[in-house]
Amino acid sequence: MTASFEVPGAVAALATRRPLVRGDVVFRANDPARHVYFLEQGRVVLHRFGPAGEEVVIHVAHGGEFFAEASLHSDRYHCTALAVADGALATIATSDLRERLGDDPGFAMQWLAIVARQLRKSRARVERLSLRSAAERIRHLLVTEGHGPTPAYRPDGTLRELAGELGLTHEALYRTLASMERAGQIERQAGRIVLVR
Amino acid sequence: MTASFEVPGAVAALATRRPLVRGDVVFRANDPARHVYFLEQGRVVLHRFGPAGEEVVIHVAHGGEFFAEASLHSDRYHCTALAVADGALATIATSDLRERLGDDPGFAMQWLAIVARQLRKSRARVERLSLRSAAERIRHLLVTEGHGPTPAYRPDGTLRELAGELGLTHEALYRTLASMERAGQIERQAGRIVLVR
DNA sequence: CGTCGCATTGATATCGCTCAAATCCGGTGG
DNA sequence: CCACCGGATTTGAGCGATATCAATGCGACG
Repeated sequence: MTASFEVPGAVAALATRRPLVRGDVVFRANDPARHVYFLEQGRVVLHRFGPAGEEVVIHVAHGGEFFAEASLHSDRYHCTALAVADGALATIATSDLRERLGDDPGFAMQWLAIVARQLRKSRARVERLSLRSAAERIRHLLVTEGHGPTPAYRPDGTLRELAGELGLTHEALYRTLASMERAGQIERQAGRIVLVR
Repeated sequence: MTASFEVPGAVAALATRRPLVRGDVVFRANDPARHVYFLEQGRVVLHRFGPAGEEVVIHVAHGGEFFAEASLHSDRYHCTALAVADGALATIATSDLRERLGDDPGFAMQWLAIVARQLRKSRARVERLSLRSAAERIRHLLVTEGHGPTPAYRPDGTLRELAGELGLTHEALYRTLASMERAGQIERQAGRIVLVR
């Protein structure tokens, strides 16, 4: 059983929950943008198609993430959202959200904080993926996402999934972790990865 | 002369402009977070340091971008901002911004739209950098950032800068563009890159 | 007309991808 | 309790794409 996440409290009252089955299409490009979504569990791919019909992935949403937040500010979806794993989805009508944002400045600040945090995280990930070597990416992850004075990081899921997030194959990740441990740069204890020195 | 960008109208009234010289420190990690910034021109690196003192880049702000938007929601900066090129900076006091956000729902929606657009862009960039081959990254860029039915893209600055944005060396970008053109996948006309077929 | 940075192409090295195989582990059913 | 299974983890070998180092042409600008 993989982890499930709850809709953040501020938004929960506006959300309708429903299960999600692999293969479900949440919305299609060009549909009227009437909902914002919070993925409680599962995986949703947002993609678009190029002129020759090739799929271009815009974003892969994981459990605990909002997606299609931009529905608030445009009237049509610019991509298609497809569930690629079973899960659960919370749906928030843009009309409700817009109304609440206009009425309740405190709520608006909370919503803004959510979006801003995701932006910060995404930007950090961009820089991480811009690094050329696997070891540098791992070090970057530990420094930016780790907790404590000597940064410790516990992967959300499997190491395979972590490899995907780092833009590496799982083999490359395993090998690099092993060699960093041999070199005394990191330590691993019960699934946690700790940056040393 | 590189391009200069204007502070978006909604925010302009709150902003104070000043020149920026390479080497200027805009803020340091742990300083009280009292300002949000809009970079009109130049380049600013946001970074943090690991336990062994290695620099870890969180984000590189380019002209036309806001940075440190998260100052609104935390009381201290979590990284240091350093100008790495001359330019111009617009400074917005978080207190003013917070007040305006609370008073004026229309303004709040505009600010939210700005942040949401940056998030969408950043996420697309993450997926682009997750692609393994140079050609796939270029194709992704053209499809997601290009305009028109057969996506056409005009780089903001030089091809060297574009290479950096794509996580490639400039040599790799030149070579891949040349080979895609030879293969009839793209065309280049006066600095524009057009995806064909 | 010299200098500087961008654009371009060549040669080589290297790191991570790909294919392959062995082991470990938790869960499941007999 | 044990045999079995699927997925995660781990290590090996070889190859290929991109980084790296290098050189040249070109245009802008002083």
